[in-house]
Amino acid sequence: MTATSPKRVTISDVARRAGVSPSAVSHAFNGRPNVSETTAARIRAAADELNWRPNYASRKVSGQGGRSLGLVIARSRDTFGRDPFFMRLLAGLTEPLADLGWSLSLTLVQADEEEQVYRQWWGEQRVDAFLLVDVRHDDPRLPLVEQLGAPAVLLGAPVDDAVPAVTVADESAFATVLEHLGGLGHRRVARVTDAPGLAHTRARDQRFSHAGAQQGIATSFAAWDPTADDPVAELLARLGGVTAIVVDSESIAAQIVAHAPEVGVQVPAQLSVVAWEDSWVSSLVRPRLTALDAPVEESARTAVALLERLVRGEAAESQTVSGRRLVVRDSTAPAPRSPSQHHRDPDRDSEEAP
Amino acid sequence: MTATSPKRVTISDVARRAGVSPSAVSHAFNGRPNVSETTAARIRAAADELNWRPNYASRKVSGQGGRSLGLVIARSRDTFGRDPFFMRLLAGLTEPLADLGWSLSLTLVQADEEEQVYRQWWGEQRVDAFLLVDVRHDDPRLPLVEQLGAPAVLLGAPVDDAVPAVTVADESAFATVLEHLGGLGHRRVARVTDAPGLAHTRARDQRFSHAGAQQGIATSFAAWDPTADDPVAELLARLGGVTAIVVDSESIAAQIVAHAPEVGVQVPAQLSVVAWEDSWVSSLVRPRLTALDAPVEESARTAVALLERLVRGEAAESQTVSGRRLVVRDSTAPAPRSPSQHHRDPDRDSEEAP
DNA sequence: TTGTAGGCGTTATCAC
DNA sequence: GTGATAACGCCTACAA
Repeated sequence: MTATSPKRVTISDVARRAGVSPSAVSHAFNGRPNVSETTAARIRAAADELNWRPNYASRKVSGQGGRSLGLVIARSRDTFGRDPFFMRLLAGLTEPLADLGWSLSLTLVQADEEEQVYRQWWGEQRVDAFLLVDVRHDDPRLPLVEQLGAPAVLLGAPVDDAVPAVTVADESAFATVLEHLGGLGHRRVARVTDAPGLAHTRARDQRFSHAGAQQGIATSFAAWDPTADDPVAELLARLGGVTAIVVDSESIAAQIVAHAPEVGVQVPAQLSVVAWEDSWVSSLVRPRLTALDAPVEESARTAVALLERLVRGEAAESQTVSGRRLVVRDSTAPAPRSPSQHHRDPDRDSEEAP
Repeated sequence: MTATSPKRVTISDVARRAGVSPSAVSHAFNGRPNVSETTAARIRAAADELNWRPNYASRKVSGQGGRSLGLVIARSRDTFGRDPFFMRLLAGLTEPLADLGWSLSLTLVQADEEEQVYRQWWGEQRVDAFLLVDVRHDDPRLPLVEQLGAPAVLLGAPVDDAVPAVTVADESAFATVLEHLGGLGHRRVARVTDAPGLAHTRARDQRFSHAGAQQGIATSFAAWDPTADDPVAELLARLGGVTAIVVDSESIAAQIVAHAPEVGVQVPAQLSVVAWEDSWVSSLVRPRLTALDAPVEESARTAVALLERLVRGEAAESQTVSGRRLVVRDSTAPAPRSPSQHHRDPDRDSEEAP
């Protein structure tokens, strides 16, 4: 019944109730050794009774900053919404942040407003650090956060020494995939990508080619074209003699296995499909997707730890988390005997490896 | 190269650069009529050059609060992650919030920490309002936000006069669904629910029964048991002579249509399935789900508008948004001739009614 | 161990 | 139309 509506309770109220000075309360709540345990207990009791907690804004004003992480996602509602990775990321960030007493400020922006939002949030001191996702080649956000002096960590391959990265160890991922596919008799495998601008794309392309070369598997590339009338049909038509694909996005892989039979391609009988990234969606579609699971939650936890260090002014080095693993389900099977493709003539739209 | 690192630029710096007093800058930035247009322009220019924006924490301290919405979701990572509704909600909140200059503070908590987080965020004045989702029967958060004096809006059916609700108009939803199913010859329909504690469950149950009674369709209820070895098989076995189900969760509906054939039930030939809520997932699974799309983005926008009013101290009334509509896809089809459940004649392609 | 004074960056008040 | 001055709530010296 303590009506808190008229006036919010402040540190002085707590001090008065505990019979001490405001600074004593501050000391007690900041773990300073300047206050006896007995008075500290009395102070905590008073604060509890009054339901008081140090005002977040006030402590920031007085220099005790650093409790809010900004996550700015430059995606359309649609491409955000259909990427289960983000759900895992958000859920994964939340726990380590809570452990630190941080909160997460989230927003979606259009690409052309992106820098503006970083500037604004940092300028307003609304956030104390940024987590960068979907890092593109020559991403303007890297020089930007440096210029602003904002602590930042990126998810993905390291790009710039000034911005530490949390990377999922991928060196052997393609080797594992191609080993799996090779063992099933596949000799021509394509990598399907959708977002060519992303910074990690090139590195992955190279690793893919490299792993193929090592295992005697011919590798090629195909771009997903979301603007096509029927992107799946369009993609499949371009595949040439390829008998297996590794798709850089789980939701695209899911669309492919769901729709392929309807355009005359049986998965996995005629075409094997592997998804890069895993989530509940992979076990939802039929055939269930063979997928490369990534330790998203651990990446999130690592990123938060790095960020926290940066905010405290310590140096932070890029980190690698391992744990990517191939989850074999039903979308991969032995290669078809005849390498002839699916009711379509050879196409040379798919380029060879660099 | 303007090294902002050593000292952050303040309103005084801007004032000095523009040759005015700090208060003039404040006035200019808060749209007060106390400053001439020419000086205002000069001030804005100076602020831009210095890349300055009013410090969020400072303005809160000086009473200009109200720019952060708290969203506390009491779900496990898993049940959060596999509910596409949340992606739509987050994406939908983001835009109207940005228009207002608000940000969104998001966290996931375990049920037993829930109230604690509300207390903490409000006590710290980290957020200025709450959006309540997954409102349960006798939800402790309602008295809590009232006691705290925190502005709050809930998504779902109105529960308490003190907390305005944004409700999706559902009166005719079941009528529409049952009309569709009735037109296909279904005479026994069950409603499948998973979270019995949610506040809207009971109201929906009643509407479902009512709509069934009006249309001469026998209605029943079945609970989804996620702890079963095979929840889908277990559910289907319990269905009796039912030929169609309306599932209260899209992801469960998706699981059902994906898995049913594997336990001997053909969808839609033997069983029609309608999902309550719609997203990209509904068109991903095969057969594609017939679903009741809800105007999530509009709900989000409405909730934000209500919240903004509450924070300004104005009264806000519960609002209803309409636009729930039946999207007929492939998971509903004519009822099987014999009401005996599983095992009947070949498929018939989907058709729709209204 | 405790209290006092000053400052953080902004806004509101009220003279000028 | 403009500019001092006093809050706002907290934290950090420093003094008692």
